[in-house]
Amino acid sequence: MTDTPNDAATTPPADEFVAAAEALARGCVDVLPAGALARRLQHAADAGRPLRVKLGMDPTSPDVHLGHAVVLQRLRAFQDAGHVVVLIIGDYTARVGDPSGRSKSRPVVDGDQIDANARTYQEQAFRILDPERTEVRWNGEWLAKLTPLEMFRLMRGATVARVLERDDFQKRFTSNAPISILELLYPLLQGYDSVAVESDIEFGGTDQLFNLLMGRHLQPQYGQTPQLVITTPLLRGTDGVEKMSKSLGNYIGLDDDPNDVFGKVMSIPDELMPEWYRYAAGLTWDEAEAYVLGVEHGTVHPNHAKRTLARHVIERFHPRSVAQGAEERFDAQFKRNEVPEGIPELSIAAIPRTEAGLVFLPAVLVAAGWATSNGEGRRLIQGGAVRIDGTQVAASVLEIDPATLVGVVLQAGKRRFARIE
RNA sequence: GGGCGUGUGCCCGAGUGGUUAAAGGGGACGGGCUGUAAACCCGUUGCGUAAGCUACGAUGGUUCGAAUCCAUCCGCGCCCA
Repeated sequence: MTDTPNDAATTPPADEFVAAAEALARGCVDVLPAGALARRLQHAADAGRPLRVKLGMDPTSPDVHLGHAVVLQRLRAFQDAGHVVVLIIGDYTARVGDPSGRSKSRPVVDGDQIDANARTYQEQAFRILDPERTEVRWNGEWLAKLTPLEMFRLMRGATVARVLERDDFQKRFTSNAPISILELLYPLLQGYDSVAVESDIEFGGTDQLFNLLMGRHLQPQYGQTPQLVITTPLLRGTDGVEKMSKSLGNYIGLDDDPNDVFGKVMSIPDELMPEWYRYAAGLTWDEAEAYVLGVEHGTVHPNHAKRTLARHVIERFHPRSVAQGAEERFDAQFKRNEVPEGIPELSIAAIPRTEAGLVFLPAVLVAAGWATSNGEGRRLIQGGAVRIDGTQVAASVLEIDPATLVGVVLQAGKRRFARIE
């Protein structure tokens, strides 16, 4: 993989471009090849054209979350510096399934779902990106038209050994897990996207490194200057272990209710705070470091730091007053055990009565959507989770006079409330 | 194409004819403690308010009785070609 003269170190780039490159790549993990970003910035400036910065997102789930926000934020910085983001909605690659970081094949998502997701993705991405400086492309635009002959050309561009080198495949291969030939093809298709949009730089999470390099590998075969590759860290989810993802349920969506966001942030493990301060809080690097060091040196109480973090996360997408409101509600509900405002109404009219005219309480819990079966509802009661107007329901109480339930606040656990009508 | 192996509850995994609704672990949920953190302790984790029903890839069979035995099929893997 050779660099074209465009990236060659003929003369060192001017200091201002070195500084700009450093600022733009702040917090990123890989910037490849080393030193090329400053030169690329300078060439773009000299040529008077913006760089085309590519990001591909496969719309396999309907929500954009804080994990995506990490890379989107970096792209926004490029936009603010005058460059163009090419956002690729992988409607076609989603049909293949990215094997990155996967120990199993991805479940196949059907076409309608992909299209629906693709739309919400775009919308949500624009909560961070500047639409004026974004070119949105769906990769079906070129992948759907790829003739067999063109596919052959593409497939000749990489070897099996090379593709099998990558970690995910390696692991699966050695543990005798299946790898489909289609999955093997995924990196090539993503690489071809770079050819199709003539990208100067491609961004992705660290798990994308291989795919990103494939674009760099393929572009020269199509007579293009190879793109630079920049990776951002993978944000871990609320469980503090796995990378944030919809399918693991450990994510905070950009569209989540601010009150939920506050609670979710409060529930993350302390060890996650430095990471989230740096990458999820929307703060500058120095601001984030100040908090991280404060906690480390014991000058900031972890609880205070986490509350502040929660407010910052909300303030990225909502006014400050909303963040403050979320914090107040949080305290009311979880510190003072007050009943939150705006709890749903629950009608028990449709629940069958016993001969004695009583209602079966587990069935009420099912009606509220808190249990999927009467058995599960009963277990909640027996586990002491259910309260009526704040008073714990005894494990033995399964039937109750509906008249005593009217207007009452029913609660299961700490966060599920309903007012019975 | 041939040989061998494998398929268990949300996940991993034990279980080779009867007290197995299925050990153990993880996860999840709930209770306690707390900073809704971690750690720790406790409980629950198929459906049915009960009789009972359904469940160990699928179908059929053997048996008083099957997750466990047999046959066929399907999925997955390994080896040979």
